[in-house]
Amino acid sequence: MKASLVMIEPNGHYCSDCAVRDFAVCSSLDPAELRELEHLGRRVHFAAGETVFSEEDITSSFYNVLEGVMRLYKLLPDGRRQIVGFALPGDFLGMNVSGRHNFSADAIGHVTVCQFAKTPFGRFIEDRPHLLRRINELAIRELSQARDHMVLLGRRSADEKVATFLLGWRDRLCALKAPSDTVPLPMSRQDIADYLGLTIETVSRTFTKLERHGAIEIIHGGISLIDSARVEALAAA
Amino acid sequence: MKASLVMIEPNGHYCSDCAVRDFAVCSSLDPAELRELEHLGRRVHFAAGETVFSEEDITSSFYNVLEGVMRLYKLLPDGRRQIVGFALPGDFLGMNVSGRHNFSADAIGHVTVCQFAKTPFGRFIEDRPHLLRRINELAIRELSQARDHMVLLGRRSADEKVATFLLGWRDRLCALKAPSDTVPLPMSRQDIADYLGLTIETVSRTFTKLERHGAIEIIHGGISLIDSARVEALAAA
DNA sequence: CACCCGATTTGATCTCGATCAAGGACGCCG
DNA sequence: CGGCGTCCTTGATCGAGATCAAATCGGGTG
Repeated sequence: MKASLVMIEPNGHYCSDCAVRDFAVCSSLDPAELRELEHLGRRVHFAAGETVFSEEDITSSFYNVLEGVMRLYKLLPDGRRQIVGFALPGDFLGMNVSGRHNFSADAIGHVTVCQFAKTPFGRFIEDRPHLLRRINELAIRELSQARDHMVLLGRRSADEKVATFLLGWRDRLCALKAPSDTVPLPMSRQDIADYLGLTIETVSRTFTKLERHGAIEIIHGGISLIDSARVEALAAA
Repeated sequence: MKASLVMIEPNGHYCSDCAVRDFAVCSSLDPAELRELEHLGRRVHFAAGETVFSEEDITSSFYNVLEGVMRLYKLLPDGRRQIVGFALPGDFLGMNVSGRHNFSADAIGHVTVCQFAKTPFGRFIEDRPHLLRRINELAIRELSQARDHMVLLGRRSADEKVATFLLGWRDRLCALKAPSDTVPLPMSRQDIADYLGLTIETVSRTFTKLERHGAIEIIHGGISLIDSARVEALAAA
């Protein structure tokens, strides 16, 4: 929550040994460009719960998530919250058209980002259409995910929402590291509820129900998919 | 519904007198480029209810909406439908990353589009970064709208949903033609329900309630905003 | 004009998920 | 090791919106 906790590493990290290079925007760059980009970005750390940027803030940077998980959300004036997505390593944040962020972003647990000041990065893109194409590709992919999520929010039951979330989350994690039926859930039940358009009680009850039916096991900091076929059937419904 | 009703005009329309030129992707092009683009696009007409493309279809074209309104939607296997947006003149459709459309698009009433075959249009973009930048801008704007809609679907009451929809729709129409408190609603109640994550009955009841409270008047083919402040208050809540 | 058919409105009832209200469980710190 | 705060679970009840059902509207057609 406190910006004072933010740490900036003063020097020396190399894009060439960046863990997310192949997923991120940077995958479109050649070695010479990567070396140039190195001078524009700096690694910044955020502690659990800190806010990286807030909705309506003037955009001053782009962010490449390197480590950790972030929640991206919007608030209504009365405090109701909708989480519009979770950001994982490789995700690129800060694109917008109005000059202001259109959602807020908090660290869930410890987070490292590669931060690029807006203007120099904008200039860097300027004459590199392949990077622009890559950014466009990421935007279009997110748009597609956003539409899938609209279907979930508007037309699916609580059971379907939870099952779909668990499988989708597992699949995103699989893309980053070794596939496993043990699914860590770093976010709180409240976060899951706000992502799925439910209350915390409904999420909790649905987890318990899935466990009673032998579909999952609730473990510390996550769940274990015992009968993924059953969960998939629920999600498909 | 029947593709046989599709009409293709064999020749001669000029980008330079296109009504949507200033809103659409084309706004980024200079006169010479517009003349080149003219050869790539053809105007195609669709009658009310016809499908322009379906989810999972292989993308063969991009579309620039010239006239009319389209509903963009996704279906669940059991037939539940979520409308993910309405397309109006100036909107650009067909962007995707998988080579397949990720939603379906129907004409609501008569629709005219400017259709570009994927490959030649892709080649045209290739060495025109300003056009790519424009397309990216449109994608990012849509992404922002998609997130707003997630908040509506996940966290707003039926009254708020309907009020927000009416104001948002009015504002989109205002951007295209003369502002007015008479808001045409070319889509059916079912379409509105599927856009807002409600049932047709709830939409109908909410309209009636707004009318009884003197906020709107239900007229043929649309509504009239009698007390827009009251509607705004509902939407803000 | 009388009839028909789909779209919309209205009414009655039901249900899923929200809300209200306790209890646990677990980690942290003195 | 005990107290405390936070997060999660569980139980009881409520209510917004869904569902089921029927009436009404309005445009098109013979």
